[in-house]
Amino acid sequence: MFSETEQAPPPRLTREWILRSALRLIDDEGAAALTMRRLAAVLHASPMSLYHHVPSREALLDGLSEVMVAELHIDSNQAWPELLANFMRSIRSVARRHPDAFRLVGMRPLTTPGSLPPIESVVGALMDGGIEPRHAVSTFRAAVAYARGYALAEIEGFTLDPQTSPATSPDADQDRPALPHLDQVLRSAATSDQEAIFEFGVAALIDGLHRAVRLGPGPGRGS
Amino acid sequence: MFSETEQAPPPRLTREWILRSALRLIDDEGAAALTMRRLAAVLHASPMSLYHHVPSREALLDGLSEVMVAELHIDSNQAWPELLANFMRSIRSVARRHPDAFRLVGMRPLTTPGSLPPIESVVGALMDGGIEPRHAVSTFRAAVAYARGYALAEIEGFTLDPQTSPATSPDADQDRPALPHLDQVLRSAATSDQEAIFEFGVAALIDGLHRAVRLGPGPGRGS
DNA sequence: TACGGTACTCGTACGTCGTACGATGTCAAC
DNA sequence: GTTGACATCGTACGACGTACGAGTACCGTA
Repeated sequence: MFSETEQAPPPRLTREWILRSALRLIDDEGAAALTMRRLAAVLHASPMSLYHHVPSREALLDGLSEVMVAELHIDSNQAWPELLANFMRSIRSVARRHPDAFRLVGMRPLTTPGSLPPIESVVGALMDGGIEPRHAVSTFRAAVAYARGYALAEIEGFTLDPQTSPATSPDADQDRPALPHLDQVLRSAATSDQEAIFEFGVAALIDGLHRAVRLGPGPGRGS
Repeated sequence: MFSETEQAPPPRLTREWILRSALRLIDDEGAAALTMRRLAAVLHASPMSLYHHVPSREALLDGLSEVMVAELHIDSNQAWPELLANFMRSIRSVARRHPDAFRLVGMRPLTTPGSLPPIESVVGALMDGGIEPRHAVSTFRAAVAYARGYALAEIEGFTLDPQTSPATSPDADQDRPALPHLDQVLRSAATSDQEAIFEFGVAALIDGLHRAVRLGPGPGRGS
């Protein structure tokens, strides 16, 4: 059929395809596995071939954030508070779907133009909902900040994780734990789940934002 | 005095000292400069000498987050809403002081026991303020999530940065910009500063949390 | 049919990274 | 003086990102 060195380039190397494969590679084998060589191997190509579609490894990572942004789900047919809440849930959802990639990429700017349309639609909804432009940026940023921060913390494993926290174990012989509040808090937190804690913050933030844009004087300290 | 290969080990190599130097190195020369070799050079030591105090480069990064946590400033003599607000400001402040390090380290778990006391004191303030234990975790996490997320976004440069945003430039010949809402929003946002936008979110979040812990039924969706 | 150019692929090689391994040096206790 | 623990270091290995230039396939034009 084929000579041993030959292989038709059936899924012809493509920026799009490279990015998708990179994401899959990370999902399957962890962040450390994302190497130009490993990635090339997965694609049955030479490492250097990738460089005709992606200028550098750094650019590849930027591209990764692009495809993750594309996975965000935004339903514009909602009042802005619910839309914003769903937007935050969507961010967390993407993070949980691609934890290692989110970590790699969650802390780098979204500079690619492809990431703007989703933002536009969210900000648009805010303004259509009657929020003034200057409040819209603040509101949007607050939502993204909370969602990103929470997702990152969740991925890493919370410091305050009832299951694994060292706060309950070390040197707390029996009574009089070294960190009494944490001890008590973690005991009670063990019964409530991650979902609920995330939603607690979502609700609180949206509630606060709702009141702020309704009566706030400026993007600064109200009152 | 000294043979040319000799050098007295005056600031004897120490985990503490290594971590401090690593942080300084990153602050001065960027994240890419943090190499076992470069770091060793700064310390006038051999790369391998570091490994007697730090098991690996990964562990060194974990240690870095430890020293950054130590820089958090917490004033316990305040009502919890103001304390929490100041805690968030402190997180952002550390991030701005060590942007590259925060980026490197901001997305990895705080698993070292040294990071617990600060948390204990914040959570303690929440509970002393009358917040129920299960609400305390949620409240704490929400605050950290927002502050971390905001600080990260700020470090990277916001996607929605009035100065540099591509939203106002590309293909928007003159009128009818491709992304009308963003265009409008960025124009007006140019007048408000970063400080104010951060504080807007802080105020909104704290306000929302305040109301949630006051009347919320559980850590979940409160009606 | 021939040809020139463009787009893509690849092999080789360089410098740098993290770090395993074992030798060397230093010093306190006996 | 001898011993042993501990800290330091020199060397070396494999893997990394990627610069460079040589191939190879394909296309429009003559």
